[in-house]
Amino acid sequence: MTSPIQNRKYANEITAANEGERVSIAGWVHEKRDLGGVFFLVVRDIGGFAQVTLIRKKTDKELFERVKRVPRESVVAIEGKVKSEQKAPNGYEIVPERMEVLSEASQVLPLDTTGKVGAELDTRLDARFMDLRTERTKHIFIIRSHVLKAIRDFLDERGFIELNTPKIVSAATEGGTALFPISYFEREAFLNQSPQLYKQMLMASGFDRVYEIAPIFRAEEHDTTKHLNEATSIDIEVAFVDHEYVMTLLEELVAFVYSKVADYPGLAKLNLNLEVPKTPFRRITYDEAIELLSGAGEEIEWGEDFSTSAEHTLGKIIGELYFITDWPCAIKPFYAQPAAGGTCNAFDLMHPRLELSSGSQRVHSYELLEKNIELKGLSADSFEFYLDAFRYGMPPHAGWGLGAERLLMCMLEIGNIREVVLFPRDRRRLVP
RNA sequence: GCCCGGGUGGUGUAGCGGCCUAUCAUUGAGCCCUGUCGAGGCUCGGACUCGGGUUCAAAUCCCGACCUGGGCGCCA
Repeated sequence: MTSPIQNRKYANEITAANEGERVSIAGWVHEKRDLGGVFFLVVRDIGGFAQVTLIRKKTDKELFERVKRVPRESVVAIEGKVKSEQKAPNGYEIVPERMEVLSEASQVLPLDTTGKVGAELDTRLDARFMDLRTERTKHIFIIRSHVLKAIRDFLDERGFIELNTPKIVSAATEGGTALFPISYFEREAFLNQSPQLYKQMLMASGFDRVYEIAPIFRAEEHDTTKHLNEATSIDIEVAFVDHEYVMTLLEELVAFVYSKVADYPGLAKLNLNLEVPKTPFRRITYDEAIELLSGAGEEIEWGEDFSTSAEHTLGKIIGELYFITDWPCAIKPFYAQPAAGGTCNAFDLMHPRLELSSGSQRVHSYELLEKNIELKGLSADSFEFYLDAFRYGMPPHAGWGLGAERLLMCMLEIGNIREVVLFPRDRRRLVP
């Protein structure tokens, strides 16, 4: 006797056209409905749901009782015949001959997987393995996979190569954010906040077009719906181009990702209307943004960064994806290329809700870079490993970093960034 | 770090000084029912975060701790 798992089919691989065929399915007991003379068991797998129907009079007594007793969310394998049936959810049902209980689930369950009763995010994250069995959550992560694939397809097609830079780094940072210290043998090291310095060094190596999709770590003690202490960054760097070039690349990439997600059938489970943004995105300068804000009664002094409320106000005024360009040097990192009037060739890609990406044309002159580092109050000495790459032939270059989770949460209209990470790391949560 | 909320069965909630032996839904155990698809009906089980205090009386008011939601700051 062979195990039913061997010839396993997914729920969505079976149709009414398979009438009469003997098939095996395996998955989780999603629901049971006992109508007395007829009993329905809904089995869930990654493909969908399969209804198993047992008619009391026509079913082996022992099998009928076992199916009736199997606890919800247990893992079962069922072998049976496909029956075309109008009254069944997918137009077919399975009349079982055998059932193996591969793993019996304890009761009661920590969450409802059918969507009848909601659960708070904290409860869901505590039992994330089970939360991921729900349709909505499952599809968020399938979409996440599609988004990352779309990004790789887009960049690969344009001659980019994917590289990996270290996540364990020495003290030197770009400044700004706090780092997580770790113990590295007899020395102190840190988890990297961004691949910025390394991807720039690769420009000196002649790779020309690189990207990296990888975790970044920020030790900020913020506790909001849009921050994580471990996030995924999508970073690119391109040689022999300026900021305008990478802005165009960014808006086309984002529009491409939206279009791929819009095509995904499982999007229906998230109950939203996804509009693919039109390119090019609107561009406003930092100065124009200040004017718009002033018109809305929000005064920002030149040289200040935008507050959360200012971001929201701008988002409301503009109402779509947009770029803010020509930022003051003072509020951008040392590697942003200076331009006229105290501004630099840096940009932010904004969603009406929040910032998705920032990038710039980079400083490629060793002398200027060294000066900029000192101007920011950082020590050039600790950047020696980075600065060295600028001394022996560094082409002009530009790039950006895009937050994968932020893109997802905005695109899918999800309120809390934790929802789009499997096992989020935030100020309080280190488990699971 | 600051400012507001909230912690009631497994889950989601109602109650906000005495009518609480705590509501409802769902889940769990069991029973009835031959077409369910959030099935239906009946029976049963299951909870006031913890520690102080106020009061004749506390789930309810006060204080503290812990946990938690949101806004802001920081940051991306």
